[in-house]
Amino acid sequence: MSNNDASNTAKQPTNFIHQVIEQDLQQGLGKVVTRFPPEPNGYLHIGHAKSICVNFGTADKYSGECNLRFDDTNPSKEEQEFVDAIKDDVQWLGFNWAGEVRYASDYFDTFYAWAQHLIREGNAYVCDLSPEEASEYRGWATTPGKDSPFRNRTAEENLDLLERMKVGEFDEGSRVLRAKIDMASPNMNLRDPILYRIRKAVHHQTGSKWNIYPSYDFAHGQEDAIEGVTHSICTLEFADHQPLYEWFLTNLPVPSTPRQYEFGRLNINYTVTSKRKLKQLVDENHVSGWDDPRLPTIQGMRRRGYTADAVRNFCDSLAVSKTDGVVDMAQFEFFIREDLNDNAARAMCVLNPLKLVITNFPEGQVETLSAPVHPQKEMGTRELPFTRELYIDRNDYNEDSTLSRKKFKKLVPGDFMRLRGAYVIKATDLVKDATGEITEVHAELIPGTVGENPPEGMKPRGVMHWVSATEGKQAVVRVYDRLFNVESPDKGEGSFLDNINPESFSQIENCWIEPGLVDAAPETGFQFEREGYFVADRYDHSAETPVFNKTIGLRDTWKK
RNA sequence: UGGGGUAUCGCCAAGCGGUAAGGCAACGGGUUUUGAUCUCGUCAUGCGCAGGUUCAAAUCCUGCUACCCCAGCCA
Repeated sequence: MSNNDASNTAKQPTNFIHQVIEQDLQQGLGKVVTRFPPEPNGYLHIGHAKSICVNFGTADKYSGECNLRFDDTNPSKEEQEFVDAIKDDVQWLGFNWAGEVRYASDYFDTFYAWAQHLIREGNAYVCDLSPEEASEYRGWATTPGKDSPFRNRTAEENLDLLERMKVGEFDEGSRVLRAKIDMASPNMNLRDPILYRIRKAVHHQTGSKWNIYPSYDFAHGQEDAIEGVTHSICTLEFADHQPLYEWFLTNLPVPSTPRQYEFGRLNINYTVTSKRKLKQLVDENHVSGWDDPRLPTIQGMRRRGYTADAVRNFCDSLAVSKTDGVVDMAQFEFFIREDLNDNAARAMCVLNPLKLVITNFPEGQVETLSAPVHPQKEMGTRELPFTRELYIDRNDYNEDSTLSRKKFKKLVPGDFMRLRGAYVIKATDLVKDATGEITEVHAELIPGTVGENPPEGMKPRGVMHWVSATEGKQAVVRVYDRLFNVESPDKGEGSFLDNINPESFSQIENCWIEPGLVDAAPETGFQFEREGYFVADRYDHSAETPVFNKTIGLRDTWKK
């Protein structure tokens, strides 16, 4: 039942939904029941993660239950693949749904009986208007609609027609079942909304049993009622469906009366969170798939190395309100770094290798140094082989020795530098090839400086990471950056695709990693010191060909 | 336009008639064998605008303005 420790429910901000719940509880409500109701027509993204946290988190906070229910009322868009992925995502985030997974399709028989009930009560009718005609009859904002000519069929005729729709006698689009409400309502949702439409598609749960499928409106509230959901939390765009939601609850013999509450969708800048756009990015191969690390899908974030804790902490930091705002990506990144900084093992990886020869260290000798796995937490130590030939990052060396010690805390000729977890060295020489490119840097180590400060006058300019050229291993590193280079890819003229960052992905083949890293289990996150956080790829990483994905860089306050 | 919703620091946001919480970002200082972490400090005489009620208004009233959503046999 308890999905996460109470520790994080404590820091969850209170919100208007919780206020309502506390009131309900005081007035005698027994148990809070919520639900997360995805449609299995795509992969879940960060926006769904927030909804998951709100629904499961709210149930947890009040010791209630949260169902996972697939809103599978439209077989032409839905697939089993998505059902499976969504279950995986919810579990990965660390939540457990109450009982079995539910499906709207579990209740199709009941819905059908309820449709017959509405017909008998004179509250529903079969309408033969074409989609185009129906649209005309619906009217517009300022103009009331007109009653359908089929509005006054007898109950018998309606019952017969509905049954024949069900068994497949009519073509798709030829008839629908509509509620008889008010064609002049200022709320368009009340202008005789559609209850059932003909769809001759195979359904992933019910196969070919049905030729008609209920609309969202005719299903959602009833599903909630059947499951005993007390607080049906959804996003703002459903606010004007609420009167309809309640109309069904009062006109149908439902076993309970849930209430709907709406909150604002989560938007984050520099990304898109719309299933349609995500699908387009995938279908048109702008990304490698639904789990591309640049996508805000849960599968993508997972592959990128974002942790479930980080995603959850971020979602919990967000308020549940009715404002439609855009959250700064920086706020999300804060929680990613926070979690990784606390928990990721430290390691060294040279992304852009430059050979460093320690001229006063014997060839062929290997000195095994020991370094802490984490600088602050007790996470043990790891072994680092130190040899005569090492690799350092090309960016950590500059042959201009006049660079100020304050501004350039890296290696320059004649000056001192600390090798992380090893010796202080002094650059003595460099070797260039015919084109003038530096191929080697020579240096000598200061004896006795492992874990000790160097003698007076040898203070290092800074600290740099390194890997043994002979004992280290080669690795592939995939570097990801934001997929869009503008804050709001959606805004402005032209397609959001025009705002794709062409440099959002690059792969570096010849990186050098400390040898222990080849044993990393896929999906293990590390901090490559001074570079950022990286994760062993969920699918492609192996001891033979280590593959790491850049999750996010270190915070960098270094001003030029 | 008819209906629905929302406006408080660059971003998110608390506030529920008693004199503007917090987080992110930013900017300064300290510690540091990661330019990381950690730590200390600064950051709204102001709450979309204009009136009004009140001893007292971000909170109540009136009138504006801006933005978002609906007008699918999608959810």
